[in-house]
Amino acid sequence: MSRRDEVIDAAERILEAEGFEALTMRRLGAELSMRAPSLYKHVAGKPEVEAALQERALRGIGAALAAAGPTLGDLAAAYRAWSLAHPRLYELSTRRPLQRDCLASGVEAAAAAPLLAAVGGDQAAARALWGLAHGLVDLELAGRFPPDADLSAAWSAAVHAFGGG
Amino acid sequence: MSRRDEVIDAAERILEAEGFEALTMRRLGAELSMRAPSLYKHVAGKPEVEAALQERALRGIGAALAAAGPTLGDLAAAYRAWSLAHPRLYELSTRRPLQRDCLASGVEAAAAAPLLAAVGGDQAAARALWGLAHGLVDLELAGRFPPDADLSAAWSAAVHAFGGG
DNA sequence: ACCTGAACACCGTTCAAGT
DNA sequence: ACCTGAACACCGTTCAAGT
Repeated sequence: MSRRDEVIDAAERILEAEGFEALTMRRLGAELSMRAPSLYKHVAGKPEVEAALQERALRGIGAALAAAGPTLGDLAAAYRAWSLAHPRLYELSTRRPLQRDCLASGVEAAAAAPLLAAVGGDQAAARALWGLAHGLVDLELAGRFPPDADLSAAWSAAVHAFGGG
Repeated sequence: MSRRDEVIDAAERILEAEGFEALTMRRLGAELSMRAPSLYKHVAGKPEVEAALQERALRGIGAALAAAGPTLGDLAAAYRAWSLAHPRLYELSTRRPLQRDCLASGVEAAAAAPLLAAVGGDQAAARALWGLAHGLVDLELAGRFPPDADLSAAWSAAVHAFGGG
């Protein structure tokens, strides 16, 4: 494993274990037993670290969707489960623009493919479905639903609206 | 207008005009011709400023939805239009937990009421609808859709799925 | 009551210097 | 090739001091 990969691994650990605010270059250096300036021999800067984490999130959620069952309900459950299992990584990957030039080709399309297939290849419907899944996850992660909200019921209503069981 | 309200006004101006990263206590003080430490005589700290901006966003989007036509398509268009007109305020208000104890009572419910009415009072359906609108807006604001994506088509598909015209 | 300068413990990043 | 300490221009916040 390259030293760069170790940096990204450490960043992911810190992000999920301690939150976004804890992911500083000094903290990241300490995790690898070096000083912050040394990190710049392995990555260009913090934006590159974040872009690499975005790519990991895209691969992770893509793999989770590809492994899910074929129904809309299965896909929705897989999307929600992955996001709740990697909440900070999910937020990091969706709340800023994709650095598409830093992204291995095909990763973005691969992540979207299972949703697209589930709606028969209709791009507009796939984007609506993505918006729905993302919106419900994002509001849940942000703590924007009332504490007593029945989110399972909301997901059921969502899947039902899109013609799922 | 109280000095506190002037602080929140200035914060909103800076946020929308220069972005989230520009909203610092030093920049905010300069906008009001004072030093950053003086702000602490009017607000408890930056979190209070952000909570006040969250409340403004909630009132703004609630008013926009209340003024919109009755159909799902009208509501969706109003939601998207308000968000795109106040993108940083929208993001600030949805990406962190609501400080409900800092919020005037009824504001959260008032913002949700038009969506709830549009689905006949069904809470689960209203939350699914909110998730859908939020997800599409959030991904658009974050620059996560491909540059050539037809978002009008996605919104149409979304409204159609929920039984709207 | 309101504002100030100085200070504290942080940031990301650069750079000359060491091995 | 890899790491370091010192430094720069920033943060949010506290506090004693001024009017």
